Amino acid sequence: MNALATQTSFPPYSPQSQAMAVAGPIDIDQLSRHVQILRRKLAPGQHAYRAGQSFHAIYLVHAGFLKTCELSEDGRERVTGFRMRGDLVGVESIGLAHYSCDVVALDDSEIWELPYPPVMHACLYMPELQSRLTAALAEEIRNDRAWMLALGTLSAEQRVAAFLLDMARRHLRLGFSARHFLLRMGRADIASFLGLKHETVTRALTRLDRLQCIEVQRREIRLLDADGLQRMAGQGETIH
Amino acid sequence: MNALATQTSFPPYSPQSQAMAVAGPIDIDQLSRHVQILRRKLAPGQHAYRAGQSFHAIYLVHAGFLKTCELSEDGRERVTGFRMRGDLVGVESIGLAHYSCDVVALDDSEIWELPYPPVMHACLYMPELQSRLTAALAEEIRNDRAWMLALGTLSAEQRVAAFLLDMARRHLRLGFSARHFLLRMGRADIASFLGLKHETVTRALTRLDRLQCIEVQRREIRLLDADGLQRMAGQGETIH
DNA sequence: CCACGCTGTTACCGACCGTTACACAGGGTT
DNA sequence: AACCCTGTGTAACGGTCGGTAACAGCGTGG
Repeated sequence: MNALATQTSFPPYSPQSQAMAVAGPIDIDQLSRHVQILRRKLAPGQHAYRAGQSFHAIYLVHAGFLKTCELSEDGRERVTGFRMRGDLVGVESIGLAHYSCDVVALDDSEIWELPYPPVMHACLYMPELQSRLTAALAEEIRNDRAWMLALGTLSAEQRVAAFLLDMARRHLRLGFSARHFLLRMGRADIASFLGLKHETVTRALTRLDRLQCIEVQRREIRLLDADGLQRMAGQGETIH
Repeated sequence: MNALATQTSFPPYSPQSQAMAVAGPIDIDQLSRHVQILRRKLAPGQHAYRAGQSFHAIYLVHAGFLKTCELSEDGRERVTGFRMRGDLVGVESIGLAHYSCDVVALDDSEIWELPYPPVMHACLYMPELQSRLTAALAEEIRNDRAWMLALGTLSAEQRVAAFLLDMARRHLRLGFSARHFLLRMGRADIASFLGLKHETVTRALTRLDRLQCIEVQRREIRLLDADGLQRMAGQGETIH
């Protein structure tokens, strides 16, 4: 367990961002003295957990890329979010006996298993931990609400633009280029997340390409005119 | 402060429900020994708080009916939820210096102000409190996600059906009739919440009326065929 | 009493996006 | 190579929902 990264191994996180990623500041070294942290590796397609499995841990994404899927009894399904390094996964199931959704790796990933309730017990020894966890939960809510606003008020093309900007911001926060990145998910997953059909996503992407806002080649994205995208998505600030 | 209701003054809550209302089990009597709880009354149209005001408290809805609104810089707006007795309000802003959304009373309401961070401090003396708060936050996330699924996969008419069923369930949980109730919000608010236009909501309601599923007269709703609504909304279980 | 405003209802038209279909590219397997 | 399978791109068509407008119901206040 000595290979566990300390807090300083994480790139800096900006607090005003919408994506979750509040878990970064958690002092994993110290936490690992109180709870047994298991490292799990996942291949693309593998589940971190499925809806219905007994809830026993939350997870910190250490590497890779995952999606969370909400399911209904009658077979409807929807991607509710994408998770990358620094994001917490599984918090939505706290208070339940069983996980309430599916989490699937879209790429080779590594997630750190934080057993629950032991993590909550560790709050007694790490006063910071509780407020960090609570703040992470609250940020998750804000994140979901921000997307609800977007999905309810933006057109298909605007949603795709907003989605690309969100991806760009999150890549940037992890120290990668915001101008040029690879989508780790297929059109169908993007469409599901945005409440669209995959053909519509394709159309929007090719149109944004024709408008010289971006350059698309399958999953490779290049942002040519981030400001144009911002205006299109109806958001004020610019990514740097 | 002696008029503060104790835990037993709340109607029973069913844990498997999707609406928030986890706050019920909080022992307000005991909590009021540790933090100063202020009772605020609101008239219809009054704000509990607005986005941008400094964050200093979360609220427990004691009576009435409120809506939470998400705003964007460019003026878009969306109702993200409706709150009634037993619901917690303001938790989405935990960890921020300022509230992130608007909360508006739709009816004469009374909300109990729980100052923050003092409430978190009180967790030291009330070990139950922390897990209850965390569970409430988690349930809020699940609630949002369940609606994301619905809004992304259901047609306009199905969404309206699902909305009515949700209202019915929540009325029932508070001890009111699930078969016959009054909507406290206008068509525009329902539409905003469901990602539709108010005319579309109207059309859906009149169609459900013609199908004999419900009886509508302005804001008065009578459920004639709850099972039919369930099937229409693609949900399994029945409300009793 | 009527004027006025707000909310809700209905109709018509048009646009956006879903539906369907098919072609093509890439990766893996035999 | 040839094959499949999945993911992606493109196009034609149609339905659902949005846009706009006019009207009705209800409460308020002059």
